[in-house]
Amino acid sequence: MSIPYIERNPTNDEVLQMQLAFSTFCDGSGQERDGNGMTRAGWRDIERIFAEILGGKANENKHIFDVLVPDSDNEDIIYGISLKSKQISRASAIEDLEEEGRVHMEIANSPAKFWAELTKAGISESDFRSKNKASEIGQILLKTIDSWHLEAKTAFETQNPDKRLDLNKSVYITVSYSPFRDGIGRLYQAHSFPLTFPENIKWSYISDRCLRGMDPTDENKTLIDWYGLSGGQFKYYPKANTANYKSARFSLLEPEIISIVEKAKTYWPEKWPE
DNA sequence: CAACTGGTTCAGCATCTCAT
DNA sequence: ATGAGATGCTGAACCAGTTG
Repeated sequence: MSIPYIERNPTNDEVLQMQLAFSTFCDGSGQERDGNGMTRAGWRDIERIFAEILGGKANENKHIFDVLVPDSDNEDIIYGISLKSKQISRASAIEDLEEEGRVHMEIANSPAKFWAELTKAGISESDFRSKNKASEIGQILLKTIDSWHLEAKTAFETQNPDKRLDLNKSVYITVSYSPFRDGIGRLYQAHSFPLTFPENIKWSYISDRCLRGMDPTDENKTLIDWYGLSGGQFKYYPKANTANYKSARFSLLEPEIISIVEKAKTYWPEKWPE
C-alpha cells in the first residue's frame, strides 16, 4: 500500500474520506468561523486530518514538517509533510488550478533567519534597498530554506537514531479552497510538491519591497515573491498542474451544528448537571 | 487582481519577583 | 541568596485584509 500525495494520487475513496473528514469540522468544532454558525477546519485541524488519513502523526508545534508519515513497508523510513492552506481570493480560481492556475504557499515569514544568512554572505539591507544582488539574494533564500529541511532531518534522526527521514520524498501539500459561493459552498483541492525549487530561477526587483523569482518554465510568470523589508514573507506560486500529485476537487457537507454543551451532554448524560 | 500589509497565536527565552 | 513560578518580549507560524 503506497502513500497518497507522496507516491501517487489519492483514490476516489481517499478523497471521499478527506471530504467527510473536512466536513466534520463544519459542525461547530472547526477552528475557523464560517458564517451562519458554521465553522470550518483551521490549519491545526487540517494537520490532524492529513495525519489520520495518511496514517502519520501531527506535530502541531510549528516545526518545519507538520505531519510525519512512515513508509507503508518500512516504518523506519519517515516522510515529512509541510502543510499549507490558502483561500484563493478570486471566486473561480479554484477551477483554474486545472490549467494555468497557481497554488499559493507562504513558505516562511522569518525575515530574521533570512537576513542572518544574507549577512553571512556579505549582503546588507542597503543592497536590497538599492536593488542590488538580486540573483545572489535569491539563491541564498533558496539555500536557507533547504537548510531548514536538512536541520529538521538531522534533529529527527538524532532523536530517533534507528529511523531515517527521507527528504527526497517529503513534500509540501497545499490545500487550496475557494471563498464561499451560493449554491456551491467552498471547493477544496490538495496538491503536493517536492521540497526542492526549480533550477535557473531569474531574480529581479519588481518594486522597492519585493524581490521576485520568475518561473523558468514560463518567464512571464511569478514563481516566488520575497518581501524582504515587510514581514519577510516568502511566497511560492508553483503551477498547480505541475504538482506531483493532487486530489480531485471536493465540496463540504453540512452537518448538524452541535454545541459544546450538547456534545458534553452526549458524552456524559448522567454527569451533566441540568 | 496583483502587490503589499496586518492581525492573532504561541513557543522559547530572558528577566523579574518573592517566599523561603 | 536562591530558585521556581510569573511576566514580558521576540520571532515564527498561521490566515486574511487593504490598496491602487
